[in-house]
Amino acid sequence: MVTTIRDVARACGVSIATVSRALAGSTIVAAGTRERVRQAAAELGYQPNRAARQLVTGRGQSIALVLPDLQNSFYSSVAKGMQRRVRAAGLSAMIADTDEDPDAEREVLDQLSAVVDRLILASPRVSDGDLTDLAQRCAVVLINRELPGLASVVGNNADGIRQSVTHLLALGHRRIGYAGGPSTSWSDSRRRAGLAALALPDGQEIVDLGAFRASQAGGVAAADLAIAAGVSAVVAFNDQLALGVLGRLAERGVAVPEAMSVVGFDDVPVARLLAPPLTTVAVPTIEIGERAAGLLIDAAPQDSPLPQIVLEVELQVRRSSAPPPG
Amino acid sequence: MVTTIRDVARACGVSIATVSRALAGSTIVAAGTRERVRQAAAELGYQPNRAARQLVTGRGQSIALVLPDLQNSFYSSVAKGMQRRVRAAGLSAMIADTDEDPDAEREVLDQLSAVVDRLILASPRVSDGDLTDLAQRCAVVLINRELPGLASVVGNNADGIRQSVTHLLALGHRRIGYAGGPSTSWSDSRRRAGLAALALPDGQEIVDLGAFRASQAGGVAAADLAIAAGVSAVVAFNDQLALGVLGRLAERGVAVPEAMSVVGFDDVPVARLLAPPLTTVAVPTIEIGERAAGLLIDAAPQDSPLPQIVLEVELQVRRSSAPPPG
DNA sequence: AACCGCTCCACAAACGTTTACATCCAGTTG
DNA sequence: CAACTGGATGTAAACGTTTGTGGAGCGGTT
Repeated sequence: MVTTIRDVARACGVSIATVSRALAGSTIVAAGTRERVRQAAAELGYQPNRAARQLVTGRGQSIALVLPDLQNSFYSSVAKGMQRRVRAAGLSAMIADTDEDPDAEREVLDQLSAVVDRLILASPRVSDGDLTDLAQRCAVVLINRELPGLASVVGNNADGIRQSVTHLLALGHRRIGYAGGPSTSWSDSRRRAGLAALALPDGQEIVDLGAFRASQAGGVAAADLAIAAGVSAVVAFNDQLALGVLGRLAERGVAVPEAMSVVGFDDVPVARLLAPPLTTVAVPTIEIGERAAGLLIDAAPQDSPLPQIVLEVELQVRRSSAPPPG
Repeated sequence: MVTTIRDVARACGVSIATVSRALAGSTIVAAGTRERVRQAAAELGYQPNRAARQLVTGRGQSIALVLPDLQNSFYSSVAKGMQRRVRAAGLSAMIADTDEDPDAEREVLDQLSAVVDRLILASPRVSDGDLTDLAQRCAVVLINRELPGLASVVGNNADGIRQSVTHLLALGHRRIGYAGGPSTSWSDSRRRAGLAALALPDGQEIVDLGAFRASQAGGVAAADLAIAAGVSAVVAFNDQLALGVLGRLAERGVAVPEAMSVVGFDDVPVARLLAPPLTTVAVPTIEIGERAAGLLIDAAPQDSPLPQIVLEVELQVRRSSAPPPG
């Protein structure tokens, strides 16, 4: 039999109410009693029953993270940071993978919002409307997306793109291709906005290679388009895409970085292991997860402005970028 | 206000007990009533409160997975499979990352075993004793470890090693180095056992390069030892280690596969993206996660023999292995 | 001596379910 | 016709906690 609050109460001759309050650290119970109760609880190995607690408080003991793909190391890092922070707060972390499928995401959201009252959504695919609906029922924090009225944590997309392009321009590139992510991606739209905001000197231009799935397969298509467009450098929406670009360029005999420079985004762990190591924008993924969880744990007072956190990113120059040929 | 079982009961003029039974599909309630209740519940958007249910049934609604590192794609794949299966069963998946730290693992286990009654442990570091203790309190399934009396799901380690070595021998290698994993690793001990069981023809030998942390850093050390030992091929404990070996060999100007062959284990997604693509043993990671969860969901009758599932693995020959020089 | 105010604690209600047991009614049997 | 049977439903207890309300004890003031 597992020890309940009643056992603790009996053990130190007080009522269960006192035990509850003592363990909660309420100052209303005398310091001596509090200590005595703590002692007894520790000795008996008492663990409060979460279900019972949740039933009465209404507040859940877990925070859920919904992400499109655990195999993508961007998201697994976010998950790592998130669960670390959540666990440190004595709560439990739930994680759901939607397999990049918007329908699956809907379903997961329905299911999860009934179980959990605090949700972190990484790169949600659902509509703004569904999102605000959801926020009625749960506390929600968005990752990689911003929406007025909702808390969010994102990397500084525009600045990351600016760093990439500036780097390439400095190397002497004049025609740079942008291999975009899915058109539904909020991050992609921000990165495009960043591109548009850049004041390019005369004779230098950014070529839009199109929108691609953020996968290696997408990168293959992008690489061919880059060659056809005659650019000397490609800025990819993210590292996954860049990986595909790199692979395809190798296949087609285009030397990187001699004939073509490639820059990614995210700095997934593999990026530095590739041949050549990938120049890419480092995003503090673990910190994103931690901050998102933090927002839900240190529950802000109701009417305070919802935090929209933007974390700074930093270009990691490696060997996949170099001056253009000639 | 969220709709409770009482609302449903009122809506169709029955008692809450009937609603509970109807929704559970109990045949004791008349088919007509059952349908009427279902209808009403659906219309009202009724979602049973899990905390309340858990409180009375004692059975938890979630299954937890404990793993050493979410950033390692072996584990994130296992997590993917696990949570997929768990969610399909209408339960929720919790995931905890121990950062490869045995102390953290202990702590996590303590914490989690109080919250959850079904646990999946991937590559647990804790002692056999602690593990059997834990199994008293929770249903436990082990991944990458076997223990008499506990359910487990593992890849066929010995056979994977056999495939690797056979492949290298067939290519003509005569001195092959084994870069082992941590000595506390159950998988490593199985792989070593697999090595020992191999009947090597005369003039061919396996050199034990030692035990290394399953990280890139470990691989660096292993690579230097391999060169010193004069082997023409290295079989690494896993892909992480192989990555380090590959990197270090490149640094030291040893051409792979011309001067040295390298074989990994796990077939993480990056393996095929490396230069050269890594020959490695493919382990069905997602399936491992699914099967482990399945064992806990399709709860076997108490006294049936505990399943110890061994999944087959398959060598993927890529470009990092080739005939030895000369 | 009566009263007040304070601190510390106990009592009991509530949270939303599941489930053992009681009840009721209609139909069947002796 | 009374007693019984058994299927369908209702009643109420229990799960382990949190928390509002009230009361005991006590030192100090009038």
